[in-house]
Amino acid sequence: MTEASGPGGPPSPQAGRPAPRVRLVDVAREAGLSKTTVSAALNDTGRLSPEVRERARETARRMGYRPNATARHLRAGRARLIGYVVGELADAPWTFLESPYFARLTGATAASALGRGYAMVLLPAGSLQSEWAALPLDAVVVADPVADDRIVEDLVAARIPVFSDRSVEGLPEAHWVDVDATAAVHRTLDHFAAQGARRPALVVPDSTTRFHREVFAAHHDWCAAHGLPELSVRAAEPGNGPVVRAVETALTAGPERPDALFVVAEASPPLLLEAARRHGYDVPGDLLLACVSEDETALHTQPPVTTLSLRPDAVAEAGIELLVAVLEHGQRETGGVLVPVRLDVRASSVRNPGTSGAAARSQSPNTSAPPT
Amino acid sequence: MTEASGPGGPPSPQAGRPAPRVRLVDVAREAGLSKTTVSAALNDTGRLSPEVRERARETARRMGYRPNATARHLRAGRARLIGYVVGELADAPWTFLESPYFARLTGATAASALGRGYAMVLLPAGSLQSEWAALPLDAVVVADPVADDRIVEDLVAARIPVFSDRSVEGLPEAHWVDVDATAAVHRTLDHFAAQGARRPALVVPDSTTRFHREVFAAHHDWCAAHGLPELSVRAAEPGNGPVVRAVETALTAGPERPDALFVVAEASPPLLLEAARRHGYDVPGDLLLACVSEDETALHTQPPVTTLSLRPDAVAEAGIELLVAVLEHGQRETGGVLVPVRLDVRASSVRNPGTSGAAARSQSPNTSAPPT
DNA sequence: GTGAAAGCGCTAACAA
DNA sequence: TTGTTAGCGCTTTCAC
Repeated sequence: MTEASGPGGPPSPQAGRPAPRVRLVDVAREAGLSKTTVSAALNDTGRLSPEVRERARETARRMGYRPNATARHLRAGRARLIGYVVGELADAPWTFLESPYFARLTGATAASALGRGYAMVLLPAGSLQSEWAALPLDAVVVADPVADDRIVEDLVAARIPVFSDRSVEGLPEAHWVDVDATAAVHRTLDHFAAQGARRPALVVPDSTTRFHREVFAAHHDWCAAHGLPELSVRAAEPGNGPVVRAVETALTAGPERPDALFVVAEASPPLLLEAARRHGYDVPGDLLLACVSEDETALHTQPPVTTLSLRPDAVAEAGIELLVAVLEHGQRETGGVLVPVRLDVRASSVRNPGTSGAAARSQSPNTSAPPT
Repeated sequence: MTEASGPGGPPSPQAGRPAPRVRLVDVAREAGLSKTTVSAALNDTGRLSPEVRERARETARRMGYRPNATARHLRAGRARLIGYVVGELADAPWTFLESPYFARLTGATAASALGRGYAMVLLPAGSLQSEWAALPLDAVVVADPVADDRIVEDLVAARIPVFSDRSVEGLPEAHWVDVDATAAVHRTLDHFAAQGARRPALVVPDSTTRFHREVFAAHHDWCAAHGLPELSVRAAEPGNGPVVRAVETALTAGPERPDALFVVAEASPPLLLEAARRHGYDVPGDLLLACVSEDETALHTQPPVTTLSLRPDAVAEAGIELLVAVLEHGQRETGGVLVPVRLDVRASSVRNPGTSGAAARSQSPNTSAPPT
């Protein structure tokens, strides 16, 4: 129990019924002041004598006064509430949280928002007008919209500012933050090549997300530029089942076996390792393995798995910063923000087992091993 | 683009600046009616002639009118907004989303709430007064509070209704929904015993969550009642690293090796399997394995891992139902709700490999294999 | 069947 | 330095 419920608390503390909430006017009357004065005292505005200010505050505290946020918001013209929705996975509207990437992006967005004074409400993937129409949203963050996403269209039509990835570039009241997918692919494939891989394969879900389309294109370009065969398999959907099946196809389908595998999908790293072994591969002996993942299980396998982090925390941070700039300072001219990825090289993609430590990490400048 | 931005839309559609929002009074003026009438028409209340009702609606639609939710909420006296916070893992306030259990609980709570017209805002684990004080919360859901949780105390002091687990029983304005932890432990250990296990070991995090304490106590009781040794190891924290280490301790520490292992912590099933193998166990030959998990990777390992589901969806559903009953119908007398668990028996805990299918599943009445 | 007016709780002009 | 008053946008008696 805290002070608020102590003696001198709200009227009739032990009354059984709802007990009406203390309003500003109640505090004012009790303190023998006006609403204005009490309001100014609590908000630290206006010119008040120290004694009066203190008296007002003390009375408010004693009475357990808590300002009515809704009334403040009505007055202020905005509710400091933002929506968060993902475009992908609309057929199972809440599964996105089970993906380590979206889990982190979601948490980091909520955290950044709260840090700037905005609350974040969770909306189902692919959500409909009817699900958010009644909410006083100041803006909506749309993570990974699919091509021609209805959510984005509806938000624009409702004139609610949208914060999303680069696919919304050019739309009115839409702003973007994106990850550098091309750099992600190139860096990983360069790393494979540096380790001597000649037949790197790619597994990517068959989605219309900007990220996945860019990955696919970047892979194509890289293979062409390096004169290497373009080995890729598209998983029917994200999710462990389909991705593992796609991996198995990639590992067994061709006439020659691949010597490196880059999985650009949220699949459990231990599961990928197990799948490779099931098909007779030694990692990293026969197959270099890397995957795009925020899943910390990658650290706990034998060998640990190389991952490419999409930096959800940085993306969220940049997105909320942009949001606040737009909402509060009316910023309009923004080219958007591009966040760099991070390759964490681990033993699963390093040929020479003897140098898996410091030597392997020097592979990339912004590579680092998380401090477990 | 939808109709709202078509011809006849809001005033000056292509004006570069903010463009003030259409209010009820604007619609009323445009339609030559009063605010009252338009409001009644849009909310389907009052006695209006069909023509007038239609005219009001049509005008509103044409002008792209969207009611101001904040004003409605102020009028209504509540914001239809609930908070969601977890008590555990307060030292890393957002990691809870990375646990499949909390990810599902969170999503399911948001979904149920939205279905009943409430938006859910995400709060950091162990959050402070200052983080939610400015939000117009009608209630807060506190998942798995730790013993004497500050959040619960603060909410009670602020007189915000709390919905949590059974540990809040008896507090004013607090209501509970819980999972039957004792049944969970007993059912799993009974299953092990039926498979011939004589030395089942338990791994559980060292937390003060009601669930974990109840699990520990239930294990103690069960072992005593069955005259079997009480083998248990407490992981320093939840999370894959500490739990895997605790598992390794459980598998190697004693003079005799355990013949079954029940992991009551969110660890990745493939990782558990790998750990067991690393220490020379064949699963299920030498060791029956089961874990409390909502992680679908359990289905994709060889052998698939037996899991005990804490039914986060059912818990969320029951919790929101209770919340709505309390908030909207003033329900006060409630004993709380106890949700049953579900044991999904799979090959990892079945001795006879030949009967891993139907025979194994008949082990428990409400067991079922998810329809992947 | 329709409209005028009060008021939800707060903040900020403007007066005193 | 402090108080009076208007008004944010909406719903809802209560007259007409």
